Amino acid sequence: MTLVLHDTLAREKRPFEPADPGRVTLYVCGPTVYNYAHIGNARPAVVFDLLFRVLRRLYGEDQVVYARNITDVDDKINQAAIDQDVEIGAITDKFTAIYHQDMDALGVLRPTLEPRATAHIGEMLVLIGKLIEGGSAYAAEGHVLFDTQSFADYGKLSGRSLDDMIAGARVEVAPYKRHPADFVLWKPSKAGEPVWDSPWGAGRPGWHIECSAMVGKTLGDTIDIHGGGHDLIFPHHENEIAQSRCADHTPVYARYWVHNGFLTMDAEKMSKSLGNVKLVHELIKRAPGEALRWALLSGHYRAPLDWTDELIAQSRKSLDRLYGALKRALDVDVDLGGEPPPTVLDALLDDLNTPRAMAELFALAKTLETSEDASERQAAKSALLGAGRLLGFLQQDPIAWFEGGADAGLKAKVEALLVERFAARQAKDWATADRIRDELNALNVVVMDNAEGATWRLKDGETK
RNA sequence: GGCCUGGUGGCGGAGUGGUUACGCAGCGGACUGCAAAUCCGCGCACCCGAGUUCGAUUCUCGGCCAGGCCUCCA
Repeated sequence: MTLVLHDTLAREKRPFEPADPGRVTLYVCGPTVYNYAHIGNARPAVVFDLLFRVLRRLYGEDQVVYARNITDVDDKINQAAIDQDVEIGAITDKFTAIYHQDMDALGVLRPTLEPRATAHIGEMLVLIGKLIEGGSAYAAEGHVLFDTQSFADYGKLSGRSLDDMIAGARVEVAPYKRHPADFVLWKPSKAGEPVWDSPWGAGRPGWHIECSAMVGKTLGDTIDIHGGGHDLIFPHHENEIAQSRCADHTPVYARYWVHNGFLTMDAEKMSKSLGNVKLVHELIKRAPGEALRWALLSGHYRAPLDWTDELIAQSRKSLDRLYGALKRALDVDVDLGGEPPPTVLDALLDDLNTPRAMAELFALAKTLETSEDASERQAAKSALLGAGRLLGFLQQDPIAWFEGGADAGLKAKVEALLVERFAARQAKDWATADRIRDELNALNVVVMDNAEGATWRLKDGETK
């Protein structure tokens, strides 16, 4: 029962052992709240939500501290505030709330802690002070920069050397930098931007320092797991390591580094210039959040994932299969505290192998559909629900899943037609029965007859 | 140019040194008034080349291709 995680720094899977099993610490880089989250932003939220759930299962709900920050000050937020002529707080409060709603729809649990950058400016200044004192940072022209040459391990995480970075530099290097790779800890604010006082002049923090400050404040100098998107490995996480280790004089900043792979849109990178960004906010209007969650977890978290309409459709059908089995087993009594079966747990403990875990879900559904042994069916249903709870699936009523987004008016209409149709079927009036089925079809409803009448489901499509 | 991923059947996607998951789609059958759902069965793959091996999709090397990072980005 050991969790194995792929550690970016070690470049291999390693058995996970928390420094303190009584307090397992997980930090994940959260959203910059200046706009709606797109589906690519949702991938890490969902992936690390699953890791959070697995850790809680292993170490206890109160033993896992998960911090996911809110970046509520940065260039894009500042620009949005200037454009709309409001304080940055107006922007960040709005999009933080929207982010929460969207993630809720995807079954993402709220993290234990959600620190905000603007609430930790003091901690950042302390950190910067320590770095200057220790000779790891220097002030120049109103900026404070991290001195990358002072840190021997710089580049270890991303696998690059300082020499590589000079060779690969594609941007003009600011003249006050001692080394092209040196990065900003503090910089002067431009006109209209928020300003904080500091010993090095009024200004605002650089990007990377906020995470170091919040990690230190909320979780400690050394944490168990640090997660985020693959693209954050460099420079963001590389810089975090450098800052935190130098400031705190610790040999280890995060004991395990976990990064999720990128999501592409129809095989292309999602980007605003290509116009192919899919917002979670929009997607949840067209498909159940649970299906989107399934889609995000249908591939291994480290592999690239290509987001397509076909993927959403298939995800939905996969859930239809599982909910279908549960629907036909409504008469099977189970206690709701069912445990996830070892097969599912084993799959997840192997570096969060969700495809394998999902395959086990289908195996349980198969047993539930085919077994004639009551206790076996009971065990299968209990295991299916237990596994679903761990993974964040299958927690709604199966009937509700299939009737999905039907409103009360439609439901009443459908039920009335079904009563009428059942009467016709009993009278062997097939013409009437078929005509009513056609009517239902026109309402986007699929009928499933049985001896006592019929159940129904909404066709897949624009309706939820 | 440097660094890092990945190339598996019609599609999605695991895994394995030899009998090759799982889901969707397809085909045949059962059930059904007809369907839908379900059940039974079937077919279909491991980028290319060399090497290691009794044997490689799985290991090694080379190549080709795709994607990502090196600048804000999950």
